[in-house]
Amino acid sequence: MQLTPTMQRCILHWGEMAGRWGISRSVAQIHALLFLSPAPLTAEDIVGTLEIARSNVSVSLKELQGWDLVSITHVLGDRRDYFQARKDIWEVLTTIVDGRKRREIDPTLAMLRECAAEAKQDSETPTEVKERVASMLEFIEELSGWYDQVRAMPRPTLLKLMRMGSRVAKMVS
Amino acid sequence: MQLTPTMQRCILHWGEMAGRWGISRSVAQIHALLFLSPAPLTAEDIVGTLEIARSNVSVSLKELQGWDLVSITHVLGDRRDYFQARKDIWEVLTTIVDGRKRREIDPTLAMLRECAAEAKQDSETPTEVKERVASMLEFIEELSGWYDQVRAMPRPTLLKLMRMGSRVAKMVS
DNA sequence: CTTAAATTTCAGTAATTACTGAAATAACTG
DNA sequence: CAGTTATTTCAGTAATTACTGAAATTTAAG
Repeated sequence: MQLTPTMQRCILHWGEMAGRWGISRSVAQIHALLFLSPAPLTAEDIVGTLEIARSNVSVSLKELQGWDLVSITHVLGDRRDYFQARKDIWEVLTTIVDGRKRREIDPTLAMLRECAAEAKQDSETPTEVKERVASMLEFIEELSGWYDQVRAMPRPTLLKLMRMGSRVAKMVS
Repeated sequence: MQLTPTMQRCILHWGEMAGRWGISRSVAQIHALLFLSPAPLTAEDIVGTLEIARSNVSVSLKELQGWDLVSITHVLGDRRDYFQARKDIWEVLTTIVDGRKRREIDPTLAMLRECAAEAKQDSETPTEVKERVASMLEFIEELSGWYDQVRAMPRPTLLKLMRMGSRVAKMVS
């Protein structure tokens, strides 16, 4: 897997963005490489292309599989694992958002629910603070519920709605 | 500013989430504290409450101001700066998303545009890769444009639309 | 079952990022 | 303007996170 300058640029940029979103550079680079690659790659291919340690590739691939962004395939007569990334960009996005919702939003919601419950028999926390916790909880719950509904729509519907842009507002005005 | 257990829990949780989104713990904790706090706080108040170095508070506050999430106020007869966070949760969210779009999405779009242009007089990059770059560019541009339109809607409209959930789909079906 | 290839684990280390504290600067007061 | 308080800067260090390489494990072929 020889990288052309264009591919290299995409992969490096992806790696740089990773840090800003709390993702390790290797994971992001491997994901970018597999996303661009026309064919599935072996772990060794990745080592050769990105020049990172074999063990790092192994761990990063496991993480990408944990995110459900990468899967394993096999080639007849070859016992090595071949890795491929989801290619449908829309799916890539929803998969990532679903994952972050589950790993970060849901636990935060749980925490806020507990805090809100706790706040009821808690006389020391100022009323204003309690209200803010409550409104935060309500807000995230509402957004979360909205996301679940949108997520369940058939994609063509969603696409049409998206392409309407702000014209959907005519419905409610 | 004495923290009650409930407040402490919120602040600590916020700090823990921060790392996963590429934000430093101190910045997140300070933001959480100011968000919860009924009244504006001085830098020293924050030092006392969160037990972090004065200099760290200073730098973190600058960052939060850079994100437009925190602003300075003053108290008559007191020359210290008092800091307050945006309290409207909806605004907090849009401010953060706007910021991340500007800092991360826009540069990525620029990179993709350049790659797509570059790809035209580039014979070595495989056609499939070029297509993937192009489709990615198109996808992010579309999403980005959609966000701008939604962002420009009046908030009551947006709220109504949101509360309709998947019922908006009736428009296009 | 033995051997070899592929993969994973994990302790140690490197790289990065976050934080501190001392010193400098800025902003005000009398 | 000298003195005081508030704030910022930044070099050094601590803490965290990412990565490597050697060893162990798994998997399959002969």
